[in-house]
Amino acid sequence: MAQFSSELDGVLAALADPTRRAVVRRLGGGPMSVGDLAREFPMTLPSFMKHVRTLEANGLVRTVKSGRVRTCELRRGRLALVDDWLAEQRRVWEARTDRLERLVTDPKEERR
Amino acid sequence: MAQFSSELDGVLAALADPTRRAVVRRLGGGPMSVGDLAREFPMTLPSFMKHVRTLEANGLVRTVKSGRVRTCELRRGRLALVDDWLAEQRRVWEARTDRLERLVTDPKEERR
DNA sequence: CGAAAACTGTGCCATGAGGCTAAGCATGCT
DNA sequence: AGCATGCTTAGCCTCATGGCACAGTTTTCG
Repeated sequence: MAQFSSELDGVLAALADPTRRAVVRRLGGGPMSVGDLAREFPMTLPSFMKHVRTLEANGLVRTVKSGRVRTCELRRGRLALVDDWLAEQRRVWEARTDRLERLVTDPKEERR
Repeated sequence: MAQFSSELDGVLAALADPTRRAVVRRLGGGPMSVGDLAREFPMTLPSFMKHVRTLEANGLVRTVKSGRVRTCELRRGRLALVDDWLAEQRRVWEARTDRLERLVTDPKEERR
């Protein structure tokens, strides 16, 4: 995956895949083994495992192996990164509408 | 871009790139021409244009050409798709904690 | 012990993303 | 008209992604 300029890159890229989003959703209901998860998707286990690894590499999921079973658990906190970015965008946008507001109510306020 | 199983795929993929996120952020402050935007990024115009097209293809930006200048404008509403998905995740997770709650307060409630 | 279960590792392939250069328009300015 | 500006198009390159098959490895169970 090259290397991300920010963690958000990886998190968003990880979520930009329907299989991986489905896994996140499924794990929202509680931990599950790789095998149980995989059974719900139309692809081979090795292919599926790559998705799990991607999610793990980007901190969206934690996995532990006990015996021959690897269990996956959602790391909800990670989604906050996305939330935060969205919130920032909203702030940027609001700062702008504020400027427009001021411009309308008091035209000479404009600068730059 | 193959074809996305859901619009979210495309939107998230589009946002999973620092250049494109920066463009979105920049446009949060108001519309700008492709040229003005491009000047802020260390890449050639054709490369940059691809990013703009990607954003446009996924509905995050609207562009109009007037004369020889193409102006880009943010389509804020599109980010709601991401918001909605996050909200759904939260719902899934909360449904689960509710089940756990009930289990603790009234153990015989458990089913499946 | 021997076989089944549940991953894991390796290697291969096709596609697409993100960059670049080099031309090629269309528009605007003088 | 002639030149500069501002995108566009085309073609090419490299690397990452998402799949696959097939061959291990480690546990677990009878």
